[in-house]
Amino acid sequence: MQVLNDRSLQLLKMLIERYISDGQPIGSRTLSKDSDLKLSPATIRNVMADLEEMGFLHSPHTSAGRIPTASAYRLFVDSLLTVKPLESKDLSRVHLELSTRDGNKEIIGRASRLLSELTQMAGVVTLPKRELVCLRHIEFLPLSNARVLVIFVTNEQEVHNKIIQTTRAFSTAELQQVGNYLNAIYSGHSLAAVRESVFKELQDDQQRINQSLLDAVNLAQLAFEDENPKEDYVLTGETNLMEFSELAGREHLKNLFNAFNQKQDVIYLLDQCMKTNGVQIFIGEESGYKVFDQCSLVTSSYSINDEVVGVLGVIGPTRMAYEKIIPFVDITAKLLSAALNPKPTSP
Amino acid sequence: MQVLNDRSLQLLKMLIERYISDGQPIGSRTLSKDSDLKLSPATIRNVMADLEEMGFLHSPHTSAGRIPTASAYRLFVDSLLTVKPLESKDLSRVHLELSTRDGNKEIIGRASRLLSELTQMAGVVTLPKRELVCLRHIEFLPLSNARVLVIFVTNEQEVHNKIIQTTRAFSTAELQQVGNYLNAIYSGHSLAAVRESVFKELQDDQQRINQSLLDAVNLAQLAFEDENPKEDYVLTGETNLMEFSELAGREHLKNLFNAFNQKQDVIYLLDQCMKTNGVQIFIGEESGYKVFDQCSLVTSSYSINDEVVGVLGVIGPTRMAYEKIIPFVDITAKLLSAALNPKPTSP
DNA sequence: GCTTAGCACTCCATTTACATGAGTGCTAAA
DNA sequence: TTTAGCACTCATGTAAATGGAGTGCTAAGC
Repeated sequence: MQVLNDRSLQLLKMLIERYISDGQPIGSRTLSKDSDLKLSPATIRNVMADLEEMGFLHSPHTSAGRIPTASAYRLFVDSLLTVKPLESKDLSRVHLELSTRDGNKEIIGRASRLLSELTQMAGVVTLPKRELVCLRHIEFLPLSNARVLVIFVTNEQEVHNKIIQTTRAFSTAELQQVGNYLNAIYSGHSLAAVRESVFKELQDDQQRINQSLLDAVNLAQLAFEDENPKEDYVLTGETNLMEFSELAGREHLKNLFNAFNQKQDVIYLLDQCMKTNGVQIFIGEESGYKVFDQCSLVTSSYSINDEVVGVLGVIGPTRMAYEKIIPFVDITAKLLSAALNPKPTSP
Repeated sequence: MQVLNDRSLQLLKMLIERYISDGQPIGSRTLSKDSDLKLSPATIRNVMADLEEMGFLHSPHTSAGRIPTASAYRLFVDSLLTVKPLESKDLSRVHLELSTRDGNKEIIGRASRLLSELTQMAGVVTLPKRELVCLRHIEFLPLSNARVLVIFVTNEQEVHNKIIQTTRAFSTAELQQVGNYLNAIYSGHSLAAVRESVFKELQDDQQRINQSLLDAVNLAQLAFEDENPKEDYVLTGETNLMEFSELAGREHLKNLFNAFNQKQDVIYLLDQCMKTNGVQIFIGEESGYKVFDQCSLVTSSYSINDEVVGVLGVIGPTRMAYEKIIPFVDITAKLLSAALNPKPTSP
C-alpha cells in the first residue's frame, strides 16, 4: 500500500513512545491494547508490515515485536513528537546552577553536569570559540632560542597562552614595549578583528612605520595566526551510557569511549551543529560515524553577544525521550548564553 | 604445617606466573607437569592446600584450580619476582618519545601514552607539583568588584592563573607596579620559597615598609596562598581496561571510570606514592578503595632538579606482568625526569 | 474494500536432564 | 614424606522439551 495515512502515523508514534519507555520490541497485541483506536492485533499487524516495508520498523527476529529504525525516529522527531515542558524542579535546578556568577570554565562545567545528571545520559559542552572573544590584555615573555611566550587574556578573565618562534631574539624590555603598544591599540577588540587589523597593517606601506612598530605587528601576527587549535569540549556522565543495553557491548563501549577521548569525531559533529541555531538532532547513522550508530545527539548552540560561540548537547542511545530532552537542551543553551554574556558590573 | 619452605615458594611462584599469563585457575596437574621438581599432582595438592590455608591462594569453587590472592602477589613482587629487562624496541621507543624537546604538558601526555600503549593497560602521570617550581614572571590584572586576575609563569613556559579577592579595588597602574616589584624580587625563586619569604616579610615591622610595598606583599600573599588546588593527572588508555574480564563487569567498569573522572581517590593514591621514591606498588585491596580491589597500581616518582614533583604509573588488573611492568615504569620515570629537567640552552 | 478471527508456524528463552572433565580432599600404601 | 587411588564436587556443554510471544496468511464478516 505504501501510504502513510493518519492512522499508521498514529500507530507508529505510539510504538515509538512505547519502545522508548520500555526498551522492548513492541508487538501488535500490545499496541492494540494501548491504542484508543479500537483495532484488532491483526489489523495492526498489517499496518506494521507496511511500516516495515517503508523502512520505519524492523524485527530483531521473526517472532519478536518491532523496533523503530533511525528513519522512524527522524519522522517522529520532525513531525510526530509532542514536546513536554521541563519539569519545574529540573527547571529551577538549571536556573539555580546557571545563575551563579563564576569563571566561564566553571559555568560550562556545571552546564555539562546538568545535562548529564538530569538526563542520565552524557552531557557535552564545547568551549567557546576563541575567535569571537574579546582581547583584554596581551603579554610577551622571552624564552630561549628566539622563542616567545605569548599570554593573552580574553573576556575579563580567560587566560590563554602560546609559544611562537620568532626570527630573532627579543629582550624582555623590547617585548614589554610591544605588549604595551598592542594593549593600547587592540585591547577590547575581538580576536578576529585584531587579526584582520594586524594583517591589514602589514599590508600598508611598511616604510611608514618604524622598526619597533613593525616588530610589534609581526609578533602580533604570529601570536594570532592559526588560532583555532585544540578545539575542545567538556564531557560528563559518559559512564551513564554504560547502563544502556544497546550500547553496553564491550567492544562497542570501548570504541565509544575511545571516540570521546580522541575528540576529533565528536568535535566535527558538534561543529556542524554550530552552523544552525536552534535545536539540532543527529539520530543513529545520520552522524556518519559507525561508533555513533546506536546513539543520538541532541544539541543547541549558545552565544555570547548574539554571536554563536559554542554548542551544548546530550549524547544517548537512539532510544531516548526526545520529547523531554529537546526542550531541556534548548533551555539549557539559552540559560548558558545568558550566564556567559558580559555582566553589568555590579556596584 | 604452616611453613613456607623453598619448595612451596617455588611452586607459588610458578602458579602465579602461570596464572598471570593464562588468566585461568591453575590446578595441581598443570603445575606438576610445568615444574621441573618431579612431584606428583597429589603432593602439589598438599602444598597448595597449605598455601591456601596461609592465605596465598583461593579457589573460585571446589573443582576449579587455584588463584593467587593479593597477599600472594605481594609476596611475589617483594621476593619471588625475577624482573625482565625492557625489550629493546620498547626501550628505544621510550627514549625516542621522551627526548623530543617540547612543552611539559606535551611531554607528560606522551609519557602517559607510552605507559598505556606499551602495557596495554592504563597509564597515568600527575602534573608536576607547582610548589616546587620556579617563578619566572607574575602579572596582575584588575577585574570588576575588587577582584584581581593573577597570571604567573613558572619554569620557563608554564602559565597558571588565579583570581583573588582583594579588600579594595586596584588600578591597572598600581597593579603593574606591584607586578614589577614582585618580579624584580622573586623571579627565579621556587613558589614555596616565595611564599615563605612573603610571609616573613609580612611579619616584619610593617611600619618600616611603605604602603605600596605593603600592598604588593599582601597581593603576593593572596596570590600564593593555598596554592595546591586541583592537583591533576593525565590518564590514557583507560579503555584498555575494558579488555580484562576481571574488570569488565558493567557495574564495576562504571565505578572504575567514575573514579577516574572524579580523580580524588586516584590522586590520593598517587600522592602516597610520591612520598617514597623508587617503584611503588599497590596490589588489589591494598589501595583501600573497593573500586580498585581488582586492580594494581605500579608507580614511580619523577623529579625536576632532584626534587620529586610528580608520579607516573600504570593501572591494570592485579593479574599483570609485574616483572615487565616494574622495570618499564622505573625507566619511564627516569627518562621523564631527564626530559623535564631544565635544559642547557642550545646555542 | 477494510477489518478481524483463526491457525499454523517460527523463533527465542527457559528448563531439564545428562554427560564430561577438571580438580579436589582424603586415605592408605610405598 | 610422597604418591596412587578413589569418591566427590562443581562448572561447562549439549540436547531435547516446553512455553510463550509474535508473525504471516487466509478466509470469513462487515
